[in-house]
Amino acid sequence: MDPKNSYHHGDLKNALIKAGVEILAREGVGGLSLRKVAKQAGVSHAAPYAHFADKQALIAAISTEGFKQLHVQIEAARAAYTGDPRSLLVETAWTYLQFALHEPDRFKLMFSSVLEKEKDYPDFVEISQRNFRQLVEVVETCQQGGVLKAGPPDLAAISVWSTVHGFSSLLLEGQIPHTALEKGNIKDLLVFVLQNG
Amino acid sequence: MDPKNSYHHGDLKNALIKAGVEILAREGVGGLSLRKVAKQAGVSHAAPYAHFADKQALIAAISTEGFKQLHVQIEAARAAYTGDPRSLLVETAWTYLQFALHEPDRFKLMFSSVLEKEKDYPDFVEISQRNFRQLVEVVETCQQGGVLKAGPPDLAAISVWSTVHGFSSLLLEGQIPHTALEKGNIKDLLVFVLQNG
DNA sequence: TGTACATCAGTGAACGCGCGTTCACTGATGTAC
DNA sequence: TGTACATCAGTGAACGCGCGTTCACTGATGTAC
Repeated sequence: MDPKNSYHHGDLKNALIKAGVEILAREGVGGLSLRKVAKQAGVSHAAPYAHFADKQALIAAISTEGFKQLHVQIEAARAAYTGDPRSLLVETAWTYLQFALHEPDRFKLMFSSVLEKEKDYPDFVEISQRNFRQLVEVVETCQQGGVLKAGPPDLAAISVWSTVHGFSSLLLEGQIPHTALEKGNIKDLLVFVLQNG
Repeated sequence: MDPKNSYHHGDLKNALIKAGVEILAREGVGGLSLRKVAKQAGVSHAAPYAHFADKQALIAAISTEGFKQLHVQIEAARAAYTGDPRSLLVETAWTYLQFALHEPDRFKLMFSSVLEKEKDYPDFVEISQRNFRQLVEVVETCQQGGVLKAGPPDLAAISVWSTVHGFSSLLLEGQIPHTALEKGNIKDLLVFVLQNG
């Protein structure tokens, strides 16, 4: 009954997503191919087509999964810091940055339009919107707590997101000069960036 | 004597860079291949090897060129707004954003570690550092003018850069909700994001 | 001014590779009776 | 409980493609004499 040894896999769809994440971690966005993913999942290279229409569909699933995980992680941060808006802001940002640092190439995949026709993947669109709403809620809490200026919450969210996303991206791409990185740890730098935008 | 018709091109190196920029604009980062670049430049597909060691070297040159252009454009903004630090900050950011919007895929190429071994391309490293120094100078001017908080200029520069780069990236990747974009023009949104980070 | 020759920037054929995708197939599973 | 059969998730061979890179070559250029 071991699914690994049976002809039918049992949960190949999720196994392929997981395999994709592993390939991304090991070989980066450029190394992500359907054939490698299939191999990593221990299955013939045509097998994915039983579960995904094409490569784009798998990419959409990998991204969607990533957004879900990020949502869960940020939700955890929200739960841990209710009533402390200052920490809530910092920890939300820190969660985002950690996600980027921990899975750099999935992060790039999620935000780098490797997925060409987002509109074709309603799950992807929905989870994207859900994550943005989550951020808006965090920002509203911070505004009410006096940690962020008052103003349209969606625009304030874009503002915070821009800063955190930009910092994460630049860090990932090795653009932040090492002279700056040597001045302290990354979280402190994030906090500085966040309050100084 | 028309270089286009002669066996020897005359300035193929620059023509290849230009062709690369055109391919990027037309087909994006994924469509950039040495063979297409050669074709676009009207030359056989092996010709580039007389001027570039490999594909990475051409990519490095295309990026380096982009950084140079961005530097020039920002320098122009600096010249136009000396003595007006508020406008200097906004216009520097706007110049950066316009560059990203005007040549989205070159922008991605420049900041997306498609270039794997930056260290091998001293010109690239140098121009990167020069652009960062330029930003630090702008930020210092803004600090002295009271437009940005006092503090270590390099860290303040990272802060501003993160915000502007993040906003540019999110916009390019289609991540900014259209509900926010409909509220006004992009430059106004940039200004908001900048003063609200 | 004319000629021999070295240099160098191009050409075009060829290489091996990994890719996405299709297709006829086969083995396992589950359901009807 | 046993059997026939439809369904479905896999297999493996095959397709055509574009890619980066190499190589022996050739045409143009410039320099020495």
